[in-house]
Amino acid sequence: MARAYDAVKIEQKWQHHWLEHGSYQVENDDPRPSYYCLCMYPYPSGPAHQGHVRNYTLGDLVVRHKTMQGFAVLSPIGWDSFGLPAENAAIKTGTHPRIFTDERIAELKTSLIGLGAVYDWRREICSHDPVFMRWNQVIFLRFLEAGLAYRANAAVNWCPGCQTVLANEQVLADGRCERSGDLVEKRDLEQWFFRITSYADELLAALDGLEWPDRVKVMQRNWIGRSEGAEFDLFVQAPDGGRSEVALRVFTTRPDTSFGMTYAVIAPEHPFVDQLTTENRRAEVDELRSRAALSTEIERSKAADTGEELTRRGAFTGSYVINPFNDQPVPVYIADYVLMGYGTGAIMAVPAEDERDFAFAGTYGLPVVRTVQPPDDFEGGAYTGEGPKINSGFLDGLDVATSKARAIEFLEEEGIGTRKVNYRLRDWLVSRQRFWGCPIPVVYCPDDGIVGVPEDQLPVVAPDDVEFLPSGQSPLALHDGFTHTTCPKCGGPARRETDTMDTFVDSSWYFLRFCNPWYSDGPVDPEGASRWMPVDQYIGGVEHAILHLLYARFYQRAMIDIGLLPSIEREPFRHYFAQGMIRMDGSKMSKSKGNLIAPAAYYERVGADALRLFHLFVGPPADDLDWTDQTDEIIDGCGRFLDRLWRLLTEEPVGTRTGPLNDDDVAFRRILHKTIRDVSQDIDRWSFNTAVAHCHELLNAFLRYARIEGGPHPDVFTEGADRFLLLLAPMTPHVAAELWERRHPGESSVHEQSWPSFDAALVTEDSVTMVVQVNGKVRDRIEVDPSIGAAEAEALALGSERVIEALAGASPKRVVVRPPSLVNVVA
RNA sequence: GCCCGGAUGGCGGAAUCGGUAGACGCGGAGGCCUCAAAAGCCUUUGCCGGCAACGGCGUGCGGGUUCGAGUCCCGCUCCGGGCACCA
Repeated sequence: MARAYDAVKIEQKWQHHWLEHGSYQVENDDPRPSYYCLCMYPYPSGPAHQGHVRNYTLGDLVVRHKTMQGFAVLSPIGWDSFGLPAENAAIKTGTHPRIFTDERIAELKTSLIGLGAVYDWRREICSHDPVFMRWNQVIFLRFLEAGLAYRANAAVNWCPGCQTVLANEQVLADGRCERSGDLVEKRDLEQWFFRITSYADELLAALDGLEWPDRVKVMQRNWIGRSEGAEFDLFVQAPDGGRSEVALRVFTTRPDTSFGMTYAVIAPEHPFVDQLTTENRRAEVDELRSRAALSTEIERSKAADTGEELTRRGAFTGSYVINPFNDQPVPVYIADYVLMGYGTGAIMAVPAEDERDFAFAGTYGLPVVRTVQPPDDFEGGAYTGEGPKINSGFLDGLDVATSKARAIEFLEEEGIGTRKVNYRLRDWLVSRQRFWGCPIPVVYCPDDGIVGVPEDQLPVVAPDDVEFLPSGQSPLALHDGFTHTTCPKCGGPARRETDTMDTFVDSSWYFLRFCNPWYSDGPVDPEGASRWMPVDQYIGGVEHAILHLLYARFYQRAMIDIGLLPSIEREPFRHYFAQGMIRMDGSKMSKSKGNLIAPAAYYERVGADALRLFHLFVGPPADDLDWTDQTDEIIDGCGRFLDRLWRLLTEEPVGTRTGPLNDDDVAFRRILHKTIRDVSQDIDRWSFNTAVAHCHELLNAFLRYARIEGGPHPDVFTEGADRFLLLLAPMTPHVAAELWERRHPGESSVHEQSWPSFDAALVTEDSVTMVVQVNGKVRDRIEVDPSIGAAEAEALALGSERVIEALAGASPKRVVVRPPSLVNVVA
């Protein structure tokens, strides 16, 4: 597209200017009030795509706007530079992940600079920087000391072909390994965990006070999944029919339904399985147990996709437990629908009031005893609604809530149970069997067990002389020089941990490091954190709404509680804005989908300003955006807007009139000041598309004004031009800076000016359109004084010829008057 | 299945508190300029009827509340997202 000005040239000029002048560098002792604006640091996957453009355009607008409003704005950026794609590339091409990653960072950095986004580049950090790794490892060791990091068995994804553990995202939807195609199994392996569940309650409760999108808060609430109920013992029946010493602990949210328990279920992995299984049942139980280990995950995901009812499989163990509420024995099953990872891994089954239990009971011919009276018209199996208790002894006749409380009282009196809250949230599994991540800094000593690497020996860095083989094994585990080490405690031979940390660990505190990336006495400078935290505005894709944001919230609290942070606010992100995703042909724009639209071609064709303007203008930033055939035409339209602005300010005569302002001058000034008001409001409420629309209206009015008879008044033209450029400075920074410089040679740049204010006297209307309706239909519009009274408005409306005509002789029954905007005559 | 969003012209979208539906842009149509084209400029553009003035219809569907509903309430349909055996 032919432009009115050389966009490439002026954009490069200003990008160099901002870099060379360190324009958005900010010192920690800056006297201005602080504002921390942060876009989620990107995974460096190569040149930017439109998702990046959108994200960093929003952040840049905020940074420039807040700076003009007089804040010291912290605008840092870095790179989430550990991760699987670099390692896969290494296996494919033999290039070391660091080389691959550094190249990708350079490409992405070029894209962002080309967008005109400004940062304090001195603060740039990346996850794979040894300094960052060192502090990452220090935090891990402090977590270990504090009991927040621990090692435990976990059921993990195991690929028999690759002979390794896979991360969830490496398991395809059909339950196969993404690399080898083998069916993934569940295996119990020792893994590292962070004790995020200790903070479950606080992480849940504190959501209420956050200024985040509601849907994100809802997602986090559901993810944490608090449920209240009771935990109690079911004693195993002794051979004589009475209670034995052994008890099965179960969790339920419906203790009120206990009288309806007709069997109990334990998970296939439950430690009591062997002990409860009688000899005649062992073959069947063992078969179910091995089958569950192999295939439940696959079948679950398959059932989830097709919406099919899951087949719940189980086997009777041969044992019975005694229901403490009615002393009746019920059979104990093992079944794949009970999960070891939740509650106690064992349940009382009440088919009448639980759909899963009902389905299972149907399959295995187990009885159903209702304890809640369903309504007469109820058809179906399990009834989970309200109703009076029946068949429930001392609970009969009570409602559900009351009988829950009574049932728990009973359990507590008997000393066999207690009120209990459970969470869906699990502890955070942080081990990854990968090379390209931050090594977990521990060694295993035959004598001293798990020993942390002393802090003066950190960081533990992966060796370079490794081979990337498509074996699926982490190269670290195959590197003798790395794995063979000495115990820091006893000096004897020891084995080094070869697992690395989940990359979500890096992103859980990088924003704290930005506060002072030069700090050398710890991971986070207490003064820097106190100065800048919490992040005032966090911006990023909603795909990180659960994990990243939850982990960061946990990290901030954990670091405060163990003294790695001063007692700053416990929430790291005060406001979070979730930008919508960019879709193409119905699917998300991403490298893996191969549907990336790189911005570089647009920088050359229409310029970064036009592309930025497009992203701001095309719709609300929270909404998804479809990249279609029409998109390029809209981008060209944004270029045309800038061309017309350029011509206006460089080619139109500014006028030669002197003396007082005439009506045209005043009318234009009114529009100008209203635009300043509207754009300011729109930016504050993140309605950038309407802010741009108001700029369009201003330009249309300005062009008309510039061409009026007698020409514009030079003072008004100047006022209009300067204020217009101030409004555009955060949105289209290059062209605003260039035009400003041409108008103000030798003076400070547009971005160093204050955000413009408007003249309140000019934005008050001297007349408004009053709508006159008859029976709710618009029949007339009358220009009136804004301060018009109700009586006058009514008289004007009833006097309207159009109203008289519409009434056709009928007399008004009622007149609704809402001066000055509306009168509705009801006939 | 459960939980959250959303649905407005040919298209992206606007309408901030229940009060002029369609701002602004894209696309289309017509015109000016030009030998011609591109660019630019001007006019027009929700649908139906009418030469026009104007009238009727219109915010996914069906009801309701209200003087008045895109906006609030009830019941659906479709699309998108999250979770998914969590007892």
